[in-house]
Amino acid sequence: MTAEADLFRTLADPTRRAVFERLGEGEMSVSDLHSGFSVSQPAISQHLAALKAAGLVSERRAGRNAYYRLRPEGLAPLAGWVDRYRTFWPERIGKLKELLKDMDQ
Amino acid sequence: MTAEADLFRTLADPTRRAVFERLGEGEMSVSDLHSGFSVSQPAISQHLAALKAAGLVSERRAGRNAYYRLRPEGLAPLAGWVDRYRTFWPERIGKLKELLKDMDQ
DNA sequence: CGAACCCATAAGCACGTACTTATGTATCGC
DNA sequence: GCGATACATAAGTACGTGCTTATGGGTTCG
Repeated sequence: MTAEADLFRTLADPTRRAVFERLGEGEMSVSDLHSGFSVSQPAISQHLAALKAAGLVSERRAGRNAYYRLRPEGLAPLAGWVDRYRTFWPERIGKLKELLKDMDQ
Repeated sequence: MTAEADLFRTLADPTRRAVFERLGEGEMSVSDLHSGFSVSQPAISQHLAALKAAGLVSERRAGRNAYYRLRPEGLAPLAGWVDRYRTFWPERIGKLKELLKDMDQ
């Protein structure tokens, strides 16, 4: 119920959403993640903490490094929310169907 | 590109998202919408203006009334963003497939 | 014509929050 | 062991924004 709320609030910030998107490339340490962003390292850590609290990211410690990994299943409540409105909206369904067909092969 | 950003920012506020969801019941005037919310009428108007600017809602004027209607296609960029991560995420695909099958009949 | 209603805009305020710098805690290399 | 590196937390600040009350423009009805 409040899961969508947390997800919307967490992903609303552009920088934090960019961090999430960047993790789509694969597991990454904080410093790896930090390079390429114009904000400070603590800012990155704070965004990662928020993403983790929202279930969008998982953490793995190894020595002095902390590796973060995408957790796409965390998007499920958000996806469910969007799907409720997708039924209004036939044209886009077709494209999704194509996507699913491709994935079946 | 910035379309998702606007959608995330617009839908991040719980009250505004509740207004959007309530419009799922069908076209409604501002005062109809206002009843049932604990915020003032100007607050509702401000949320509607934001939703309209994001393309999530359309307006129809009739005399002294303003009727607002859901525009689910406005969610397309957000849905597209979510879909990019849905591919990571096989179990949920199955349910979607069922939904599509039901809709084919 | 005037009063009541519908809705939007203006102005001001209060609060959340994303950032910064500063500091703390481990861990690695020499 | 010591300095350097990796990351997290603390504290403080600045800014966006969602709310309020006040007001204005426009429409309907008596």
